[in-house]
Parts: sequence; structure tokens; C-alpha cells
Amino acid sequence: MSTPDHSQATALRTHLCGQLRPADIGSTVSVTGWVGRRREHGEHLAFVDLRDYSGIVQCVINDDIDVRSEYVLRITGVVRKRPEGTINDALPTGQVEIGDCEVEILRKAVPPPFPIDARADDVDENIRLQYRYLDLRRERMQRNLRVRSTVNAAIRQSMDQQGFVEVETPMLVPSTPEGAREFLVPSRKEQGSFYALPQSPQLFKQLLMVGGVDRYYQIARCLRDEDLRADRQYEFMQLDMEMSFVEQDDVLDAVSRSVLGAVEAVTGEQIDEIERITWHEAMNRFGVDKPDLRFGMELVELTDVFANTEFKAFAGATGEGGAIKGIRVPGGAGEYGRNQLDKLTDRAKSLGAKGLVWLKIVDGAGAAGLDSPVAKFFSDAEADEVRARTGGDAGDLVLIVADEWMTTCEVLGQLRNDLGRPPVHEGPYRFVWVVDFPLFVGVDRESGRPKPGHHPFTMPHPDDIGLLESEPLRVRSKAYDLVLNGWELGSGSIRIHEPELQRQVFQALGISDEEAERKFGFFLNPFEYGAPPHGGFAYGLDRLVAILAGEENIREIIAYPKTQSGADPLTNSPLPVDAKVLEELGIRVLPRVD
RNA sequence: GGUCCCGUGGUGAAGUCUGGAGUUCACGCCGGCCUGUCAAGCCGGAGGUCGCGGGUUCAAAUCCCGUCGGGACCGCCA
Repeated sequence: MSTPDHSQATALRTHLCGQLRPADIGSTVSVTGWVGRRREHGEHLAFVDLRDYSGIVQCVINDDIDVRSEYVLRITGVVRKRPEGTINDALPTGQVEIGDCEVEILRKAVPPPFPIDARADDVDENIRLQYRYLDLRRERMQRNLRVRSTVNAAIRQSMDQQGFVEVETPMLVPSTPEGAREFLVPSRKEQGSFYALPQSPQLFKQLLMVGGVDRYYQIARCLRDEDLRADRQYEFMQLDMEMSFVEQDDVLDAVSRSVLGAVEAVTGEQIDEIERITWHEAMNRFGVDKPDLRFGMELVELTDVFANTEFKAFAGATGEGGAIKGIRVPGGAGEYGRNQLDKLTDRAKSLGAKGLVWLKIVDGAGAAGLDSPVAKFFSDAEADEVRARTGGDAGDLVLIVADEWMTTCEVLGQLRNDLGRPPVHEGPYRFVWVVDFPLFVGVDRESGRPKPGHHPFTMPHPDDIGLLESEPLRVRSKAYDLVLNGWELGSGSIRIHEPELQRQVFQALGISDEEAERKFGFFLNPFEYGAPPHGGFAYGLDRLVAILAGEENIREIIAYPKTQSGADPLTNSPLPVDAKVLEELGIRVLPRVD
């Protein structure tokens, strides 16, 4: 991470606590901070660890002074080498200490509810959030906030260098029927009317392209009233961008630069290029559209192996639309007992598979070399081929699913993640662009029409436009996701900028001209005045920062996050408001219905 | 809307399955001793609505029902 090159000395301090080194020996310094631990040895000797964000320095106090945990102090004294045998290698400042200390108590403090150090990692998160201002004093949180700040700065620098213009878009926007549930804001002047908080600046950024801005970006706050998760908050930040007169490669290039610039700024690691795979390949090999490339256990194609199988559970999946695939769990034969294998089977079923076949590979060739309830249904040739394709050795476990192609991929992809995925702080940063997403995903149960995969303004793949009417589900799109270590960082697309193609896509979606005008007119009519070809992207800063900080949960890299139920234990929000306030807004709250 | 896990002095845990006195451990806190410690050490002390409500029982932290709070996940997040 970058460190500021100017001194952070102030009227009250000459140095930061964590900065002092043997080179400072002999200097008279003033440091400020909080009392960490103190070690008293009677009236005439006490050690106080003074802490600021930069670290800890030991101060030697020879007076009888009452200084307690988390008191705010200013200490002035002389930096000196620690006596022989008392050097603390665990501290960056451990070679030195501050002696001849004059102590000024800037503010007394009551004892904190939990220790302000790594032990608070184990404290109930609700309590950490209730006292977030204390939690934030800890090294971990200070580091996380600074990773975040570094990422923001690096992104701004990269976007600026690439000629992007930072434009702010409104927080009070019209409510739109599509997409995520919105937070509503009542209008005081027009009672009964509402603004919404933006789930993203989508409309405004595309209109900036119509407005000739050419390259827009914003570190944008987005708000969605959907259920919270480890990687989802009501409010989150996105690097949002849009470019004019571009093809897909131009967008991927620009985004790659910014995200890789952020990685380098935080870790010093240089990544030259982000690899790409198609959505179809991602599903085939990893069973998810956000593959974690840090580990193997890829899905192995087995459909043709069982083309003429006697095994009924597999025979049904060898035809059109079906697929049989397996994954190898190295060393899994010994690791997974009958009980756990039953649990894996239940898991597969709950994910939508009809069942799960497991094979433990033992010594010997042919079906006899497999330990499995279904081995007796396998021919020797089939058994040998499964071993060859999966690369399975004695002691390995092979899991096989036979189902519709999509189900087979998804179930095994989930099992692959369940069984093999490393924790977030492990391994390299494996970015991947997933391109050629299908334009439509699945079919709406009510209307029978295909549903848009990204949004209805996404450019279909030029080679597939002819299939829009005949086989819409096979149409690929110019939509793409950026994935890092199995986390979806963000997505984007080339947009449709001319009306005829937009009409065709609406038609495939079953949206009439009237409905299109009613729902999207406010958005598309401006295009009539000359929309340039354009495309864009947005990626989640919280997720990127969490991964770079090695945190599993984005709450750890947000100063004031909400709990899973959407509450803030620090402020107790959300809270009821005075009847007067509601009256002014023309709002009446209905009694709770349970 | 659903599934699963958790809730015990300020903090973290054990105790809950198999009911028997608010029992235990570590940290913190308060007081005392202590001149080279560094998650200092030694001695002493205080601190509790076992989340809340109801039920079963002679007896409930423990069993049952409900509820609140926290977490993980499914749905949801075009």
C-alpha cells in the first residue's frame, strides 16, 4: 500500500508511534495515541504501550501516574535503545523505547467492553458493531479501511489517466418497475409521490453517452432493498463506467487496467492480463458462471463414455440435452465415510440433481477396481474410461451426476466449491473475464417468454441475431462478467443503440411497442436524438476490497455496515419517527399485520 | 418466505445431550505488592434477569412451546 510521503507531524506530535526506529535514538519526540497495555512494576517503573494507527511504541514511565487502558495521551520523551535482552522482535518499534517521559492526559477513558487487539476478532459481531468506534481502533480494521482508501485512489488515478470523466449522478431518482427492490423516499412537496434511491446509475450513465461525455466513471453508491449476505449490503459501492464508440474489447481493457491498478497499489503485485473464457466453457469446466480458478477439480465430460450403458440412471442423460460429468476429489476415498457421502448425495439432491453417484477408486482395473454401490452396473471399459478421464488414482473419490446439461454442471460446480474451495486469503489473485453470456436465461413461467440475462438493452452477439426469433435461448450476448477467485466482481455489456435491433429483442421478450414505450420510453426516447454505440461496466468495490484485505465478509471492510437483518447496532436504525414528521410527508403507517 | 447454527458476570468459553444450590476456566475490572516488562508476575476482591415469555417437574442454564437478537445459506439481488 502507498504511504503518504509528507510528515504527519502536528502541533501535538512530532512522530507517529509506529514510526520510531533506531535512527531516531537520541531525538526528543512527542507522540499521541491511546494506552494499549501497561505493565506496572511499582511506583517508579511502568511500561505503557502507546498506540496510534501506525502501530505501538513502548514508553517507560518513572513517575507514579494513574494511566489506564484507552486513555488518550501525549507523551514527550527521548528515544533510546532498549537495554540488552529487552528487545522485542515482535514489534517494528521493538528496538527502541521512549524514556524520560512527560505524560499529558488528553482524555480519560472508561474501560472498553472488549480488548482493542486481535482478541476482539472472536467477540460477537453485534457487540463489535455496537462499539464500532472502538473496533475501528484495531489494527485489522485500520488496515482494511486503508486498503479501501488505496483501492479508491488507484481506481481514480487509472480512470483519470484513461481519459474518463468523473460525473456524479443523482441519489433521488424515479422508481422503476424492473430489477431490484428499491428504497423509497417520500416527496414532501408532492405528497403521495416518491423518489427512489438508485440501485445503480444505469439510466444516467447511458444518457451521459448521448450527452457526448464519451467516457464516464463514478465511484457510485448503489442501494438495493434485497436480503443481506456476507457479500451483500443494502448500500454498496461500485466503480461504474460507460464508454462511447467502443467494442467489447475496449471496455474489458479499460476495466482491466483499473482493477489491476488497484491490485498493484495494494499488493505490489503486477498482473499483465486477465484471461477470458466463454460462459459456456465456464459452465462446462467449472459448473458456475463465476469460476474460482485457484484450484483444480474441474468437471470431466463423461457423457459419451456411457453412450451404451446398462446403468439406467445414466442412460437417460446420454441423449439430446443431457450430460454426464464427474469431478475427482483427490484422496477423498479415505476422507469421506458412508455418512458424509450420504450428506453429499442429499446436498446434490437439494441442488436439483436426481441423485449422486460416488465411486471410490481402489487398486485394480475395471469395475472391480471401484468401490461403489453402482459399480456392478459398470462395464470394465466404462470403469477404465472413467478412471482415465478423471485421472483418478487409488484413494481418490469420483462424484458423478447425470442430468440435464445445466443441472449436471451446476450441481457438480457447487460440489466442487463445497469440497475444494480455499479460504479467501489463500493463493493467487485469479481474475477471469467470462464472456458470451446467453442473452436470455430460462423462461418466465407465466408468460412463457425468455427472461433477459443481463438487462433488455444488452447487445446480442452479431453471429446469433438470426436466432432471436427461432431459438432465443441459444442467442449469445455482448455481456460479460469479471470474476476474482470465485467472487462475481461485476458485469457489463455493449448496449443496443439503434431502435430496430431493440425492437427485435423486445419482441423476443414478448414486450409490445406500447409496453416498451410505457416502461422504457423515458430511457430509450433520448436515443432518438443520436445515441452513440456504447458499452460499460460496473464492479463492486466492497467485494474487491474484501478479497484484497483477505476478508470473507464485506462488513469487515465497511466502516459502518448493517447486520443481516438490516439494522445498525451503533445507531439502532431503523427507528420509528415522530407522527409530526409523517404528517408533513402525508404518510400514515398501517398497523402491523402478522 | 424457508433451512441450519448460536445466545451463560464487561469479553471469550465449558456446563445443556443424561434436570439437582449461579458451578468452572481464561481475559478484563477494582485494591495491594513489585525497578526491565512486553497478552508482565504474585496476593486479594467485586461483578449474573443463564436473551425474553410461557409450560412440564418436588426441582429448569439444562426438557417442551413461543418470541427476540446475531450468523451462514436458499429464495431474492433484471
